[in-house]
Amino acid sequence: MIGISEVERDTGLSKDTLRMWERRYGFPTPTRDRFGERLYDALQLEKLQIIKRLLDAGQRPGKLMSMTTKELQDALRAGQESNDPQTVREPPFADALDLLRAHDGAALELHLGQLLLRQGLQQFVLSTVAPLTRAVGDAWMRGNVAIYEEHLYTEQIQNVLRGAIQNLPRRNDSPRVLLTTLPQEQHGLGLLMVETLLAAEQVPCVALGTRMPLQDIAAAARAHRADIVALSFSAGFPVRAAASAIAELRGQLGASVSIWVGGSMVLRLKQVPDGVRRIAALEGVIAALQSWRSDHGEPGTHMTPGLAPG
Amino acid sequence: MIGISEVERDTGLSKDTLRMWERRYGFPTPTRDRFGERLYDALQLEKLQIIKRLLDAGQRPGKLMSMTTKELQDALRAGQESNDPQTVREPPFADALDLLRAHDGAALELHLGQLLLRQGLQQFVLSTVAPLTRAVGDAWMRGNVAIYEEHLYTEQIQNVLRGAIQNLPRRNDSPRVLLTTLPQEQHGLGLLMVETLLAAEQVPCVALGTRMPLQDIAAAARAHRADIVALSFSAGFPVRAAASAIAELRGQLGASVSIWVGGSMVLRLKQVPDGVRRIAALEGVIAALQSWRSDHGEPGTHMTPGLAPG
DNA sequence: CTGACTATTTTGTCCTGGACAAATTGTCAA
DNA sequence: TTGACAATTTGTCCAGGACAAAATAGTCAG
Repeated sequence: MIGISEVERDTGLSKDTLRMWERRYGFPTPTRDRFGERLYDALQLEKLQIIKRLLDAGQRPGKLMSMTTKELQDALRAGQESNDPQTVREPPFADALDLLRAHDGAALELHLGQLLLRQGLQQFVLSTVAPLTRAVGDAWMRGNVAIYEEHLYTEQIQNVLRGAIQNLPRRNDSPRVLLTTLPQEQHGLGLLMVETLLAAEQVPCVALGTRMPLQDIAAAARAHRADIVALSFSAGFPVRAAASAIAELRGQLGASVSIWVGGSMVLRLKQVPDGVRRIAALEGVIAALQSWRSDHGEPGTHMTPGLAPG
Repeated sequence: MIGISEVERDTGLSKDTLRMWERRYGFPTPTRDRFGERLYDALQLEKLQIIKRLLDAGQRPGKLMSMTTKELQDALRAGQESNDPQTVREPPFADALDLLRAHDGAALELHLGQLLLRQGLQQFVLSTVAPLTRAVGDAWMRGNVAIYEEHLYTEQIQNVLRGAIQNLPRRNDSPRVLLTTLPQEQHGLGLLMVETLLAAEQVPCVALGTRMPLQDIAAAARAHRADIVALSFSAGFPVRAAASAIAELRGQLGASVSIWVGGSMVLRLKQVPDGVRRIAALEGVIAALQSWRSDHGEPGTHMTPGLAPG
């Protein structure tokens, strides 16, 4: 049995929202401990996680709240099929997923390394890491991959990408790109993928990791004289908070600084202020870079495919 | 003027806590908008941020709440003087700190890389990374280093260490060490340092990153047939929660699995169950490994100093 | 004096139930 | 179809009470 705090942590739904749903829709229906505090069982937690996932996909609470867990799962599956490219069920994706489920970290690392060498850095990020990360996330949602397997995957990808970045030369010195996320966002793999893509273009990134307060993002942008501030938002990020933070940041930064926002959440962002560029997919990073360069009178640097390390 | 949500985001203090402080201590004193909702000004936000830092350093709200901003700043400065070892004020530490404050990421990376080559991997971790990390943390506490500078440091260290780990051979296959932290702990640099030290001994680690639920740690240990489960706890970790989690985990794992607990918190841990080893300092990792090996009839592998990558 | 146990204070989280802002959807006329 | 306006849905905020959990002070035996 699980307290409301843990449910908040594990679902991303605020305590206020959980209590409101209970009051308004009659779901969830936690029991109470001897002090009158809510206790959720594992089944309800799971159902809430599915609901959260569907909410992030754009569904509305009113519809979802009356559905059974089974119906919700079907809805989720239906939604995933469409954006789940066939490719991830074929080798080499299937191989990577199998290695992950077999807990063979060494083999997975080798496999990823081979793919990287074969595809080149940018292709590796675009056609392997990105879809594989999505596939792992989906598999986790469906219960096909355990949390610790997902974390292991994240660690291994980090090792591979950071190793690759380190072995790349840094020749250009513009644009200066600052990479980070807001305090509510703790997923950093997206940032790392962007950093990798940019590093392959010899763009010098200042990676600040995740969870950076707004004031500090602005301060860092000034300190590093950044040309571009790139923010990443995963699917579950509250849109409203994102929009207000972006607007606030836009106001604090000089007009010469561009803001890029990326990640699954941006699909739900209706509109963004001037001087903010929405990047809906990873491929868009390269396009955004090209357009920045042409806007700033830089010779259209030839877009070389990423070099493998070594 | 700032709403309560933004204050929560920028300070890490929950809305409940902010309202409670106002009710109980008469601080903060937000004005209200036309709907009766709280509006905080920039000065109060700043004061709250200082208070949060002092809280994290172990101070208590009752004392802090009546102090002026100036007094709080002095308290912040005074707090750390004592445990700041002389060494970190000398080169090459001072150099690294200066580079960090000068926002010269490329030079910092170069500097760290040179130290690594000069010292060898294990020495680099023990006599450079560990004290430097502490120094950066202390400097942040005192306000000498900004959050974004600290994060930049963390990222760079990760790049260096992960790059080094990747370039090491993995020959042995025992002991199998599983590395992670509990869900409340999000600092992963300690884990990475341990992983580096062990990798230099050719010990195959399964790094699961941070924030792993207890059940999943146990499941992962079974799935990977781990010999050792190593947990890291930073200074602020609540001792009680740690003790009960450790005891619980000890019960769930078979007696053949050792548990190692490390990080600044363990100094405050009175006692640990049988089969749990406290590791007070990073050096202790190597000692613990040696004693595990002799306990398990392995030939006392010669402790080679870590190899630099390449 | 030390360590362990207990009482007391401090502090944060949880509760209820009301209000209303913000977002979304529906309606209707141009 | 588009745009303005109304109705509905949905989440956040508020007040103020209660009490669990953590930290500290106090007590006592060795």
